[in-house]
Order: sequence, then structure tokens, then C-alpha cells
Amino acid sequence: MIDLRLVRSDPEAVRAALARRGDEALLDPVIALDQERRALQARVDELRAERNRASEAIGELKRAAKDDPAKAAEADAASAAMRELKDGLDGLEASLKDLDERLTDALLVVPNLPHPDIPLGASEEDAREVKRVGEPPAFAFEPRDHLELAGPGIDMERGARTSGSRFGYLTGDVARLWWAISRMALATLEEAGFTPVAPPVMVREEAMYQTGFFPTDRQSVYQLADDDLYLVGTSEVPLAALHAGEILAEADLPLRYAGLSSCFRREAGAAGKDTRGIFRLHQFEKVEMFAFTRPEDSWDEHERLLALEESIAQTLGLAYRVVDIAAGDLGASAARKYDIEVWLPGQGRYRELTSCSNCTDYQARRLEARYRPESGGPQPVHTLNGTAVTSSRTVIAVLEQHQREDGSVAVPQPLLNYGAPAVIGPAA
RNA sequence: GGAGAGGUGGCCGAGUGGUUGAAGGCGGCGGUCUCGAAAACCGUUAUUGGGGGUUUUCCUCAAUCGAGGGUUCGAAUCCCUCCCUCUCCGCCA
Repeated sequence: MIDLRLVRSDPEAVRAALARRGDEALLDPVIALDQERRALQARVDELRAERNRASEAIGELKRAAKDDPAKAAEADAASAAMRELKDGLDGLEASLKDLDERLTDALLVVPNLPHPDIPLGASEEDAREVKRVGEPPAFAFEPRDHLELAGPGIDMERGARTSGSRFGYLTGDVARLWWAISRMALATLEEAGFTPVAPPVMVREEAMYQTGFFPTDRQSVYQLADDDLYLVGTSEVPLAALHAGEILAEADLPLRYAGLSSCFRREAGAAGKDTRGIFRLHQFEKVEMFAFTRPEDSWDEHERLLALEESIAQTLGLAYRVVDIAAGDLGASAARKYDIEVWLPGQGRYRELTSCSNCTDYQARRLEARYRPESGGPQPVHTLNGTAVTSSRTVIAVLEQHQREDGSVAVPQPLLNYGAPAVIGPAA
């Protein structure tokens, strides 16, 4: 969540920042409720102080009553007097709790403040192209899409029979290809100082709030019917929650994790969109990067995550471009997000392959993930996340960009060390 | 799933409903001593919110002993619900 102190000290700056993403109206209830709450807090604190003083006095009277029975009556009288104050206090405390909850609710729906340099606009098309790397392959033949190239290696019919639409099986060489891709990515990240993690993929509601997916994106998350658990759409959730409520040592930062997990997405708002193949699935696997940094280091770290994503894309021999996502198209937690869009010959255009976000202190504040700076009290760390590879889009990109006229795929050399077949398809 | 035992500060650990935000110990930090270090000794050592100020080090009030309710003038302590940990049995990868 955003910093309430900043809202108080410079509400106009916060409003202007939110206006860039079209969310400035969300600020008004926060300001109003905060003022109301502070006023009430002061009154409640006063009454509590009075109660504490009186209770202490009663305690002393009761002790004195052992020697002097007259003190007992005095204590009873004081108790009776305090009962009235208590009734009033109980009511005010209930109001304070209610106000607190309403303020928290109002605050939870306010998204992060976008970085000043990012493009304006609300849609995918408003993203700014940062650069293009590699030439989209020019085929002397009509390129096939990943489903044609994979043949029986991607089985959507049986996936649908087992689980429904947007589910598929990766089998044989395509499964080998994916596992090789994921192992290559994990090795790359481990080399770059990331700790590998096999995280839980079922989490409590609290973790969803802490990472900023709830309450805003609730409709895109699977909920288990008989247990208060949710299936994560990304291992960002359990990786972020790894240090929830902790005060980290400054010397330990940055902390970098690479998680490999299944990801589950309801794709509620995507009916009829990207229905062919494994581009948009309810379940896929992903290697995810996650970093906790000092506030002053997070923008460098953001560039570092992007560079790692690019390095992996380059290892896979992919042509891609990098875009800077528009303010209005950001997720709630992100202050800035880069996407790598990969050229897909089957679709004849660039499509999102990976993305990396700097969530600054927004997620950390919800997580209560802090660190202790050299001077001063604990303050929120910054958190960042980025996709390394996925079993859906990375697999598609490799198949489609490295296809040959006979319908086979020449698997990139670096993957062969990780168990990928050299060729997939008819020639294999 | 069944039965039982527990959750107190960075860690260990005490705590008859009334100066207990919390003894004691360990660890950390500062100091004395020392050429230096160790030892010893002295001091210090949580977080959050509100208010004030000589507005980065300060004062003050409030809250916090797994979480949330309740009883009470007053709860770490009593009651209820939930969460988690441990032990035994059952089951299982």
C-alpha cells in the first residue's frame, strides 16, 4: 500500500501521481478517513490514559485495604465510577476499530504510484518501445504455429478431456524441451546469485493481500472450496511472503530468489481470447525471479532483472523487443514494468513473453517486510519480480522461431546440455 | 483423522488478575580496564500509532506476551474461537 505519511504531508503530489494511472479518485476517502481516525485516536488515548491511572489507584487502595478496611469501600466506589468511563470508552474503541477497518479497506484499493518516466495511457498499445533485439526470422515458407510444430508433443484435445479448455499436456520431446529450458534458466539465475526455491503454491488469503493481488484481482484467482486456501497465479506470491513480517539486516540485502512453480489463472476476463494452443492456459509452469532490496538500489535492480530476462531470451536465440508499460496498464503493485515481447511467427507479431516489475515499497509495506538502515528505525524494503521462463510462451517462442521448412524445430544449442533433443518434429 | 502438551522480547526462560513492556540468562551495542585482545565490571538493548518539540539522536500518551473476541475498574495471567509447533497412534509420497 502507499505511504499514509506521504499522503498527509503531500496529498497533491500523491493525487497527481495517481492521476497518471487514472486512479486519483481513490485518494479522497483515504484522506477523509485518516483525518477522522486520528481525531478519534486522540480521544480514545486520553480516555485510556485516564482509565489506566484510575486502575492503578484502585490497585493501591485494594492493597491498602488489607490493613485498613475503610480503603475497601473507597476502592469499590472508585470501581463503580470507572465503570461509567469504561462504557463510554468501549463505544469509542468500537468506532475506532470500525474506522480503522474502513481506512484499511480504502487504502488497500489504492495502487502504487507510477514512476514519473513511464508513458501515459491505459492500454497495451500505449506502451513505449524501448528497443528491439534480433531480427524476426524471415522464412522462405509459410511459418507454422506451435501446435502444428509440436504435433503430438502438445495435446490440447486430451487436456480438454481431462480438465477442460485452456489445459494441455506437454509430452515427449516438448516436455523435454520445457524441462531443459527451466533448468537452463535456473542455472543462469543461480550463477547470478539467486537462491533456488520450490515454494508452496497454495496460500492463505492473507498472502494474497500482502502481495497486492487481493482485493483488486480476486476474480482471477482460484479458490479451494473446502479450505481457506488459494492457488497462486505466480510464485511471486510465496516468494514475497517468504519475508513477510520480518526485519531484515541491511547487510543481507539484496535477497534474490528464483522460484519454479506451477501457476494457476482463471483468465476470467479473457473469454475467447488466445484460445489456440498453450499461449494462455489455466495452468502452466514458470521460473520466477524475486528480489528484496534497499530502497536506493531498486531501480538498478529493476534494470538487472530486465538484463537477466534478455540474457535468457538471447541464450534461446529469440528475436524480441522491450516495452515500458503505460501507467494505466500497470498491476496494482507495480511502479514500473518492462515486458519482453517475443516475435511469434505463428501470429506474425510481438507478444508478451516475460515481464518484470519494481513494486518499490508498496508490496513491502503490505508484507511488513522491512530492514534496519544504519541510522533510524526500520523501514520497508523494495520488492521486485520478473519472469525468467514459462512452460507456455517460452516453449511457443522456441518452437516457432527455430522452425524449419520441413516442419521440424532446431532446438537452440545451449539447451542440449540440459537434456533437450537437438531436433523436434518430423526430422527427429 | 484420533489423543495429549505447548506458543512470552534477536534467542533461552520466569511470571499468586493490580508500578510486568515484561525478572534472570545468552547474544548484540557502548564504555571502563589494556599496547591490543580476552576476561571482569558498568551501562544500554522491541515495534506500531497519536500528540508535542531545540523536527534525523528528544519528550509524552496509547497499543502490542501466536491471532481475534469476551469477563473485569484493571488481563501475559481467567473464558471462548481460530492459527501454529511438538509428542504418540492411524494413514500416506
